[in-house]
Amino acid sequence: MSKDDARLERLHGMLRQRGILLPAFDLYGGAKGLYDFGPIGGRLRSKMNQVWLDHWLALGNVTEISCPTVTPYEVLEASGHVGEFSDFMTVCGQCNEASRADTLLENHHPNPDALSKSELQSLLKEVNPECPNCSAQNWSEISAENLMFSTPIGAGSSGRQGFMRPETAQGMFTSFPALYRHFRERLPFGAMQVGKGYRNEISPRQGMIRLREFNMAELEYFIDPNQTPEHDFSSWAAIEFRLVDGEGNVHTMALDQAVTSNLIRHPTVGVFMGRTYDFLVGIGIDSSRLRFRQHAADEMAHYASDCWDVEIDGSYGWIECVGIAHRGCYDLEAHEKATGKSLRARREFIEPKIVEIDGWTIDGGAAGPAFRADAGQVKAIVESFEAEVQFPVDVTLSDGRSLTVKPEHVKRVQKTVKETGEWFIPHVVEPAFGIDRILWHVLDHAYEETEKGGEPYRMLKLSNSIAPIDVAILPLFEKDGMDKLAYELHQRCCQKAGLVSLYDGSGSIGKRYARADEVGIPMCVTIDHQSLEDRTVTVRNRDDATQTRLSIDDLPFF
RNA sequence: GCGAGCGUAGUGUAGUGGUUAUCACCGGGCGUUGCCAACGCCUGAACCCGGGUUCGAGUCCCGGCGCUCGCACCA
Repeated sequence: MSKDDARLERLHGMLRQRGILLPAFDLYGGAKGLYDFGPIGGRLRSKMNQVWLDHWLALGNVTEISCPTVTPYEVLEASGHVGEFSDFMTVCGQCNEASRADTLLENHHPNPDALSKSELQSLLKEVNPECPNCSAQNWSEISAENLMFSTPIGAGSSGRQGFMRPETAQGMFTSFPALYRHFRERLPFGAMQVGKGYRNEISPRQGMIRLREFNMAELEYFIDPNQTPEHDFSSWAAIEFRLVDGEGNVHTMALDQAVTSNLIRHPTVGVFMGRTYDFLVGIGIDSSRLRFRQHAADEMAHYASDCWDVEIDGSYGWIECVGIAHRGCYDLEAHEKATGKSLRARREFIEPKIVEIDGWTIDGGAAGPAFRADAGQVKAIVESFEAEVQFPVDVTLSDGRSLTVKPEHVKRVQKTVKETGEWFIPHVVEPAFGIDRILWHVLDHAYEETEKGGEPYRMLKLSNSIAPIDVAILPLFEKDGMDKLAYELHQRCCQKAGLVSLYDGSGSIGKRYARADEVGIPMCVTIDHQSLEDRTVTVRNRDDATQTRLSIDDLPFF
């Protein structure tokens, strides 16, 4: 076992023992890919979520929403997840052997993998291939299997097929009309949510790195592709970003330089990379163990046109923890196609466009009865004519038949149309955060092993912004009223919104400091005999163990 | 999913078919102690689950579950 593996085991052990991260359902033997955040970890996670939300709310044009995790089949079919994440299975009615429907139809379609569920279903019915196992020709209805957790919505045969969402993003897209209205129909704007995502991984590995149920935080930022955004990169001017391009070349440069040189292909992607850096470093990720890596063309997800991952180095090597993807108009367009509803924004022209129309159209009252079913085709042909055409005219239909269009079938169209703007599908830039993976690396980077009096000593140097407990209140001894005063102080702390205090009166004072250090409590307040006389206390700082004496009412959090 | 290794208190472990399962840290109580895992006494806590072999299984065999690693898969 390597030195790092041994450290990893000690860290895991401490996280379990201190109630930070624990295997879920351990009582029943555990469940792969599922973790509990314990009495310390639960607060840690929710604080991190809040810091994340606050960080993006600061942009001023971003709102928080929350969408269901249970998602109808059609939504994820439109988004491409059914095709990308699933295989379609059908079961032989005779021998009960399950087969992949696309594999059965390989000889009957050039690319059955690309077919939708209903197309595949009808092709299966039409071809009705033999079962490779027993040669029967009796297939069940096909069903989607695999990486998404499938669930019926509603009971029995009236149930509708659905999935647990594999990402939170689709909720932002399906909410687009409400978001557009909320933001007074003005781009750019963003919507975000933190929540659970589910992927029924074949083989979850590496602790918190690949989970079956995981916490994600995603922002969908809608922009006008024709507008060049003005972003201020000055706050990152002095920072050298480590950027690995799609070919694996490493560039070290300032962010604005990477954008100007088109290494980062869109300035909004660039500015989100900067903000992502700020967030991660702010919650305690070591900036020297962080890099951005651009996806190669063949690595890009089905929806993305450019993607930068943030990779963080830790006990498992470099792990992707954030993806910042330019999704183009992929998602909104896909949902438009699937539903027929408009998911567009309007762009006003600087100068209205004046369009002169001078041509022909059919006179429905005469042409309709005359051409019947062909009237539609005739209309299209007539409307393509120049103004100079003389009727009657012979026209040829698509099936080769010829018709004569007489003057009474048509009328002249002459008008001036003023177009003040146009509708377009917004583009989307998406920073997507894997909260569990980030949390893991925060713990990994905060975990420090030292020695104290010849004994190994461990602590979590967590950032104050996410420390699950803000202060520990410790009576030096639980007697002579020290316990009472300490408990009162603890209660007073807990009354204060957002402040979490821990009362600990068990064991020697040194042991209590050590336990506080292990869960990353930044500050301990100790009540001693003197406190009873003059209401002063000792404030002990986690990182350097320094002590200062303060009056209770001068404590920094009051 | 395939292959290999592993599974003993909260944590880390000892245990080569035969008493009441070892040790340390750990948790709790009492005492003591004037501020960094102190000390004393008391106390709590485990053989992953299910079958089998055997007079007897933590130990051997089989199956399941879980963990780790490799292959495959993977935003």
